[in-house]
Amino acid sequence: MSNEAARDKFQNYLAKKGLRVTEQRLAIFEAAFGQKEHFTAEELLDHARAIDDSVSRATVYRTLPIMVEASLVREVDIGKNLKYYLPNAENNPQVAQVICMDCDKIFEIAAPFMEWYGNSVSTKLGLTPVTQRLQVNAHCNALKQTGTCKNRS
Amino acid sequence: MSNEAARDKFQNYLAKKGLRVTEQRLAIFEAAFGQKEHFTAEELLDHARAIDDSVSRATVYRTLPIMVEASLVREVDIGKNLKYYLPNAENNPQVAQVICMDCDKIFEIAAPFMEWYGNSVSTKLGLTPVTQRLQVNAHCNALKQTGTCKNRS
DNA sequence: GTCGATGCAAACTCTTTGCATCAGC
DNA sequence: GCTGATGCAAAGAGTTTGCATCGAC
Repeated sequence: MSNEAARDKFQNYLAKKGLRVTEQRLAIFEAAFGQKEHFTAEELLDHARAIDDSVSRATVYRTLPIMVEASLVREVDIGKNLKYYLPNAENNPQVAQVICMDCDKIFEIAAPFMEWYGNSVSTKLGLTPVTQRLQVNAHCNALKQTGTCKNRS
Repeated sequence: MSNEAARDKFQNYLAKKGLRVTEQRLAIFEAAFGQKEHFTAEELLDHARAIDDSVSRATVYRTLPIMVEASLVREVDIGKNLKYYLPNAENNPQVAQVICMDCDKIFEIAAPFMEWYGNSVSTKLGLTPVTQRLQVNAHCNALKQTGTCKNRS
């Protein structure tokens, strides 16, 4: 999905929900889709302010859930009392996060069996899965062997 | 593992690490192993104070990581800016958490394929998995159909 | 007696909220 | 112009920390 298509989707979503298309929301959207890596709410605020310096922290926090709800941004909780976000290019929820504990880089890799697992849960517990999350915390082999982690920032 | 064996393990772990066996740490341990369900730090504080009312919140927060490190307690992050803990009976990390979004009950169910998945990660990314976490957020079928969720507290 | 452990309260981090003002529609 | 959206600052939740005192070894 191109950024233009995503912007359309965002505006349509807002319209459909009776929400207003404001300068700030657009700036936050642009800031989010300018990111290539995972970002935090605070980083998003910085980038959004670079576009429109009237954007406040409160509005970032109020807009993020809307973008998540519209499937434009994916929320990635890695268990650090801090949420990460990722502009949602494809629309594939069957992804695992692999976190390098040495450099804190977050990799996203396919985990297609999660869908099958969800079905198994339904059968066993009488619950219908809504979202699934697989997270792997890992150490870097290269760091252990050569003393450097190529992902270290 | 019986509670007695777990207590021994805790005391041995403390000794091995050069940490002291204090009244407060024992009270916190007992409180944790008196729980059958997942508990929060705050709930643990309440229960520990019922055993020894000199236990402070700070000591609970300082003791929890020790018990986690000793594999006596498992930390369960369900993405709510709030950590849950569970006395660790077996020693099986290949467990998924299924959370009922209607009643907030946390089910723990086996997910043996996670080990295989970890190996696959190693091969693909050059990382060695340390911990894995699979979480499924789900709705209750019974609630939708009959209006009641048998787990609702 | 030494030095780690403790309680207390304050600090900290991330996020949410009340309220007066502002601006889409 | 109505009503939702905003910025600000303060509050909130959960957790961590500095420091003087206490107590396990």
